[in-house]
Amino acid sequence: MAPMLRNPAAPSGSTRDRLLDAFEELLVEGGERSATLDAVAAAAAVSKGGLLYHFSSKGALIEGMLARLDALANEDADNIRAAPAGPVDYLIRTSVHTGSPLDRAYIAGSRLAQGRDPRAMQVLGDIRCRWLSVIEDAVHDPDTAEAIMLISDGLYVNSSLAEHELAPQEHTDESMSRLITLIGRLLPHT
Amino acid sequence: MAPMLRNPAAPSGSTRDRLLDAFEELLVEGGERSATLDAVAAAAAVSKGGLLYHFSSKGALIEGMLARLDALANEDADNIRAAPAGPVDYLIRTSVHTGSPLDRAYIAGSRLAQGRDPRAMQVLGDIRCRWLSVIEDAVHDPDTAEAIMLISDGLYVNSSLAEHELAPQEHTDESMSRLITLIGRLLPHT
DNA sequence: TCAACTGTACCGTCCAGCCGGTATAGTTAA
DNA sequence: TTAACTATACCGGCTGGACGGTACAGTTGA
Repeated sequence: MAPMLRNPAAPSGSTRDRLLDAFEELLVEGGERSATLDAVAAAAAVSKGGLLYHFSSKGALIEGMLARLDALANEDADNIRAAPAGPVDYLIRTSVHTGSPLDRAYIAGSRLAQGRDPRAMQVLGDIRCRWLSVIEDAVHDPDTAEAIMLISDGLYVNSSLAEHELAPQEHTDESMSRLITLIGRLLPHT
Repeated sequence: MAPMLRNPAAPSGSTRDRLLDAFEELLVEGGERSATLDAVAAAAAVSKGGLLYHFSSKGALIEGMLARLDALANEDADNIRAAPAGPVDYLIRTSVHTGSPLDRAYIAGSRLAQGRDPRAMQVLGDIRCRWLSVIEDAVHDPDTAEAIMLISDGLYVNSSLAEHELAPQEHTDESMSRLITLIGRLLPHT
């Protein structure tokens, strides 16, 4: 069979990025087990040899994915800080699955962490710390900041269930607004 | 080698229960990947053939584990309702990992759910619904109940990180009390 | 020429599930 | 009462498939 022609106008980022995208997608959709090297290569329309050309082992693939997640989370921390409606509003609203690149990367990282990968656990822990400190700066109270982070964490795990129609309520725009109002009561009276 | 003599006074629960315990333990400690049939059998001091005698497939083992989790969660819902310090206090304090049988079973179920097992996701979803409705009965406001459940969910995922010294703060008795006080502010003014 | 692949063929390991045995307690029937 | 049979509870070896990784020769566009 003739090898696929190289598309000069990169179809959707570099092959390397497509491989990382495919890896994340498989992790999100099918869990750790389904994200095999063969599956990743196939999903990225690359041969297995091609995958191993870019990432010499599965460990390297994981590290590449985690590095991209870390970079994305760093950008996001800046977005939270600069959000027009305030950091808390932004954090809560982006805690439900939005389909953003960060979102997908974060879920992918969680799958690895649940699979007890220490590198993934480390990165996820660091990201949470960063978010927490942004919220602490915004609300000026460590306990309140921690409670808000917990709600954010809760939303994350929950929207994973919701996507599969297993949670009773969907998190609509309106219910999110009510939640944010409720969180306002946690703030040391403004 | 002589087969192990049947112990009339069951040594530590039935072999069946020991297998389920071992399965949960492996799931909690090493994630889905490490909970192989061989590993489960070895951890329960049973041969693989012995395991397969009690649970004819890995699927049957999962279902057995999930059934026990469901039963444990049912008991717990009654405990929450009848807690002396109130349902909210009880729910929050038992949301950090306590090492109880329910706790272990719940984490084990989460591992399977993250591995995208639909049966596990279903059971976990049901349990959350049950808890939520208990809290709703206690606080008489769906939004507040949802927020409290989110904090509970957040504590759960977080204490998993904390166990591996990756989260900055440990959830001490004292910090839990402060959190519960904070949650008090969410209640429609008492 | 060279980087970026493709395709094919392996290798060792791991794992789920299968199967033929084995030991023992209990039941049946002559 | 005792031989024959059955059910329960297990043992451990085996098979086939998937997976991670290696090796390498060939192809293609810049």
